[in-house]
Amino acid sequence: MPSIVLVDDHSLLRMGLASMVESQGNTVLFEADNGKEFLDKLDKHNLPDLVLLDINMPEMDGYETAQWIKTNHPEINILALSMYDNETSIIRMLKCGAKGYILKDSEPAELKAAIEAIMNKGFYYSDLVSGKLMHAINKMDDESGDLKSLLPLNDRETDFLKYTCTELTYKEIADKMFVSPRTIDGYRDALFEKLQVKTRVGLVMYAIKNRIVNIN
Amino acid sequence: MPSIVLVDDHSLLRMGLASMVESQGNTVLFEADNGKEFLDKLDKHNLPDLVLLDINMPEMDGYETAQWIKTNHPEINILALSMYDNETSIIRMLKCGAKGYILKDSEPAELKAAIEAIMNKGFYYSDLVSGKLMHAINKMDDESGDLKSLLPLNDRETDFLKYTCTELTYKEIADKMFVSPRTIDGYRDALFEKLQVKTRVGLVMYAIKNRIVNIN
DNA sequence: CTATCCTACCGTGTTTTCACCCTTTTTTAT
DNA sequence: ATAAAAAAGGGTGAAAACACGGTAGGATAG
Repeated sequence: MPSIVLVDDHSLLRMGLASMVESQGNTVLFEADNGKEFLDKLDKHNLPDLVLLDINMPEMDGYETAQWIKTNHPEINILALSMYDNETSIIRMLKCGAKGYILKDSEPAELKAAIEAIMNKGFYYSDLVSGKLMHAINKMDDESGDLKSLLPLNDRETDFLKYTCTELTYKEIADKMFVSPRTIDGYRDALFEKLQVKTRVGLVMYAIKNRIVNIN
Repeated sequence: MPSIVLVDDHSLLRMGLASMVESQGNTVLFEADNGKEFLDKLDKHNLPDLVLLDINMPEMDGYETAQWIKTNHPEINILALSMYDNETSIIRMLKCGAKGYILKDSEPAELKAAIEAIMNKGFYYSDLVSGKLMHAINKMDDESGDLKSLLPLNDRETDFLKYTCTELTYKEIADKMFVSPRTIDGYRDALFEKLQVKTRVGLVMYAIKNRIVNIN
């Protein structure tokens, strides 16, 4: 009987998950609101077989938490649980050691299948995840070797991207970032290339899809 | 013992809600994936005291469903359940007859309080909702009477807004919408005025915040 | 040491976006 | 029936965004 821990800041959903995984023949060892709380509670319990881990959380998010688990308790399996199916989140989570990735609006049957697959085979790749991975691999190929398009942004570019999602002009952004407008031009062109877009609107959409800017 | 119906397309969350409301001393009459399914199932059951209604659903969304309930069974109470706390959603849902509005990441205690308040007093306004309403009222005042900024978009403008969130130029949008580029200019300027923004990026951000375009 | 890469920066020219002010046609209200 | 409002189309000019082809300096690896 696999013992499972739930880490998610949405208590309602967590409750649903709890009753779900228990009705599917697992034990819920404990629950946590975020990564930090998970670390605290882990000391007071046995190690679980699997952690159902949300990505977007306050305090300590899913990526950090997964990374910590990977280095400190690699024997614990991680099943990532996310609201969104964007490529970068999936890849990043898998790189952090997740053995599977399912969406929050999955059917109970998929949750069950995922848990079983991870306990038996060690991993669970749904069609969704496989598809995104395939896409990423292809992009990797035809963009000459190194996967630029996956986690390509440095701090400067990230800052810049945040500003592109405002009504500031590039000139005003240059002021805010203490560089010349020409430099901003460079950032923009570099991102056009990396992110495969052609306009500022493209940048904005990318930033939002990949949650580089927070909306709401 | 209040009888409750759950309408939400996320089965995991619905399950959490079910065990939650039952543990708080209510009956779950039935569940539905979306508004359409709700209408179907309503014939085969008694009328519930309250419907816990999600907003974003396929087929028939929360607004439509609430509107239908309001006209056909005004005695059924509606508690809106949403992922997001943006002002327009709240106001629109209340106009469609919802007696309360809570977020999906609320604590169980708030859900309980909301259900009880609606059953007893007939409504539940959390601090969040009150705050947004207050803000809306204020805007109403200082923007000269009529609340332009609340539900201002007609079909044409909505279509246009969707296109602004792509990398198409206005000229290309004009082609797609079978109007002259000048007309598009008009749409844009009207929306700048209505939505209180100054650039296309502003339009994009508005469209996304208010879920006029679907992201993911 | 120097070839290479990366970052910041620059100039020029084109296209797109935006502001302002205006006419015609269609819809709506009284 | 007619006045009013709205939707559609229009012209011009300035500002912003974008494309392209460059330079200078600093870090780094061979």
